Order: sequence, then C-alpha cells, then structure tokens
Amino acid sequence: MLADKHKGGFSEACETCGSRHKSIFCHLALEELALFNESKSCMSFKKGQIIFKEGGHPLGIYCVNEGKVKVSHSGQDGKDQIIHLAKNGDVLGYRALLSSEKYNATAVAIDDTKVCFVPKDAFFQVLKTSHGLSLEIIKLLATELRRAVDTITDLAQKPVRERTAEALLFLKETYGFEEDGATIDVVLSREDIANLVGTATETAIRLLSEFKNDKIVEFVGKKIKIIDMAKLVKTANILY
Amino acid sequence: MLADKHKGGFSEACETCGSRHKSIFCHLALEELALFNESKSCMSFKKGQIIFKEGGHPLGIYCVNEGKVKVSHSGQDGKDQIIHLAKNGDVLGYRALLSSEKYNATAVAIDDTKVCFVPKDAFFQVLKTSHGLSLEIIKLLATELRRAVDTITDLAQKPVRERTAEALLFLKETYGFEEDGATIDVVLSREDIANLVGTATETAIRLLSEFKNDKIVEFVGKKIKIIDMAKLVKTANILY
DNA sequence: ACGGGAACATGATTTATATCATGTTTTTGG
DNA sequence: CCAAAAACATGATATAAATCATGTTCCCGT
Repeated sequence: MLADKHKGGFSEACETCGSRHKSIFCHLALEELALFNESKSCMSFKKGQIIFKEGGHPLGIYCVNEGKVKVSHSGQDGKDQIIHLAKNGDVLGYRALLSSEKYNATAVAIDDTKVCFVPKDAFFQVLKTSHGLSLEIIKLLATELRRAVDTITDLAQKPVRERTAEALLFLKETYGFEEDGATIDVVLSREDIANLVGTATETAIRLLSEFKNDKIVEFVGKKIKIIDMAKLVKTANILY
Repeated sequence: MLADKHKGGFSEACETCGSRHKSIFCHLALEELALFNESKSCMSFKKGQIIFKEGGHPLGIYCVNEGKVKVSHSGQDGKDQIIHLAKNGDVLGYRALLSSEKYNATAVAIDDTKVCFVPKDAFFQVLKTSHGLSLEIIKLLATELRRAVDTITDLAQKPVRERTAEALLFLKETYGFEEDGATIDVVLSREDIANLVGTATETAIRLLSEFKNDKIVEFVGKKIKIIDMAKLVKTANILY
C-alpha cells in the first residue's frame, strides 16, 4: 500500500493520445488540445492507489490513458457502492467540477493505471470557447443519467440473482473479453462485485458459486469466464 | 379519465412567464425568448393525463408552468419507479432529446397542470447559439446525476423504513408545506409513494401507518402532515 | 519459506420485506 | 345517488437476503 508513491514518470502528448479519440475530447481543435497539453500532468497509479477522494475539492479532470478505475460512493455506514468503472478514453471527476460540488465519490485504480490530469482552468477555458465540447458533455451526462435511472429501477425491482448476472454482462460490456472470447478482462474482488451489484459480499460469493455450479461461468484465476452466455442473459432477465 | 381531452386554452408569453425565472432558461436573451415564444404551444393537463410516454420519440421539451408532474420509468414487470417529481419552473423531456434517445420515462400530471411545449428545432437553435444555456443544462444534468447516484446508494444500502421517511422529506423539499407549515403540499396515492421509495405498496401503507402511530405524521385528507420533524429525520437516518 | 492477513467459501440462523388473502373505506362514473 | 372500482388497511405466510459463524485457501511481505 505504501509502496510506490511515485506518480509521474510517463508522458504522452494530448495531440497524439490514442485514448482521446474515444473520449469527449475527440473533436477538439488543435489549439485547444495544445492548451490542454501544456497544462496537463501525467500520472501513474498502481493498483489500489487513490486518484481522488469523496469529499475533496475537484481541481481538474482526469483522463484515463491506460488501466482501469473504480469509482464508488460511500453510504453512511461506510459501505461502498460502485457507481462507475472506467477504462482508457474515459474522463473522471468532471461531474463534481461541472456542478460546483465536492467529489461525491472516490476513484481507485483497480489495475496499474495512467491518467492525465487537466487543471480546471484549462478545462473551463476550453469549455468556454468550444461549443462542441459543451454538446459532447451534455450528451455524455444525459446518457449517464439514463443509465443511472435504469440502475435505480433495477435496484428497486429486481432480485439480487438477476442483478448479479446483469453485473457480469455489464463488466463484459465495459472491459470486454480476453483473447479466448469468454473471460472478462477485469479483476475484481467479490466485495467489489457485491458493491457493484448492491448486495452483501457473502451473497455475491454464493451467487457466483451457484453460477459456476450451473455451468454459466468458470473462475479463471481471479477472472470470470462466461461459458454459457445465453443462460447468463436469461438469468439476468433482460431483453438483450 | 376520458373527461377533458382539450389541451389548449391557456396562454402565457415566455418573456413574462414567472416560472421561467426558476428554470434553466432564466438567463436567455430577449431574442431567444422570442423564438421560444413564437414556436411554443401551451397545454393544460388534468390530473391523471399523460404528457409524454416512455418509448415515444421526443419532439420537444415541456416547461411546467403550473401544477405537478410525476415522471416514472417502467420496470419490465410493469411496475413503475418514480424517478422525478416536477413543479413549475421545471423542464421535462430534455434528457431524451439531448442524448438522442427515446423517452425513458412517462410523465403524468398528478394535479391539474399547465405546460408549454417548445419544439426541438427552436430549442436546439437557441442551444446552438446560447453558450449560457449549455452551461445551465450541464449544471442541471450534473446535479441530477449526483442525486441519482445518491439514490442508487440508498436503494442498495438503506432499509425500506429509512427510505420511506426520506421520501417524505424529499416530498417536503420538492413541494413544500401548506400554510400550516406542516402538511406536505402534494397528493400521492400509497402506490405512488411505494413507487417513489422502491417498495411494495402494502409495505409503504404499513410504514406510513406506523409513522402515524409513532406520532411522526398525521393524515390530513389525502395529504401527509409532518408533526415530528426531528423524529422523521432520525427515522430517515440522514445527516441533515 | 513461512507466518499472518485478506479473500473466498459455506453452513446456520435471523430478519426484513414481498406476497397472498381478505375486509373496509373512499372515490368515481353513470 | 348508487353501484362498481379504486384505494387503503391489516393479518398471515413465505421467502429472499442479510447476518453471524467458522473454516479454508490464497497471497503478500518479511
């Protein structure tokens, strides 16, 4: 945990960053990119390190260049709820900035991760001039809001078993498969999965074991392999 | 229900609309307002009438001028989840429009309601030119997204009793009290309250009866009067 | 390589909440 | 104004899921 606090060490120009093309910044003009580039700082985080903390004041945004990040909100009993899982091309920390609030969630690297921090001044300056970016952000927020509403409805109405199956499908959508075309390419603890589903850790463990017994999944190392997608979709009880 | 299908009948200029000052359109320029005004149409809805329907294609936005509206998303078993409650000054239907999706929820008047429909062309035209409006919308979406995240965490972690108490506090925040300073100024069925909390109707009925026995609330006609706010806050288990 | 802690697993038990059932009250439409 | 249908209420029961408890396995640091 106290291992490597070193956060610098990598460098990538915004103009040539591959992740940018997948992001809300894909349509920025060269001069806008240049502004980002000269004010940004690149940081590396080891698995388990905190990128930003709930309750803290946002000072800028984080562009994920490589790696994986979980973003979770803490309930008042201290139990976390995972509200977002990010990969390269995703931008983090913008919501708090845009609503002038403190961070409502904590971002933790769940894999060795490289991010670029863009200070809020540069971000807002570009936002002020680039109407295209505004629209891009609006679209992103509007889409996330719909997803959140769907999640709310699921939590209120669907049993844990279905939500757990759904969570696996979500992980597959987010991080994809490995080369074998079946193993979900992310490592999460059972507790993380429980916090994503919104259930007790033991329940998540039990349900995953059941899925294994039912030949829906297999455990491959710390990863989960989907061996019967049709059955998983059926278990999730969704119209896919 | 089939009573008065007549939806016209009222008229209010955007330029002089009092609700506008509470809305995302509070900073629009006169010429932008004029564009809204000449293309908008004013409609009245009786309690129970549908303003727009989940699955439908958005053709514009609805500005609530007077009345109350519930916005609910249907789970696949047909059970509704109330995701928003609107009053005058609130704008509805913009999320679907901004993310280029179909309506993800149905809006129903829960009181006699007056709304102004602004066609999407006029809306987007103003959005295109008014950077202030973009920022206003971004802020609104970002704030709603935080609220949604908080709701998700609550649903995942808090028991129904606490959430029910919280719902009453939310109703008070949204619609305020009557002149007596204690009766929440909105009429909702027990089923609506259940769909807001995310629980079974019987459970909501039971808990409200309990709150009544515990001298936390009283039922005044179809409305709920909070007679022990401190106890209600404590029951909700929130840091107020 | 080993000890210790975290993560995983699984059984037993409790509990919150949904569901089922039935009755009463209130509202609504003809 | 009356019949029928919602809405409300409450009890009994079932059940999903949390919690409690214990043991095993897997890592990780020294």
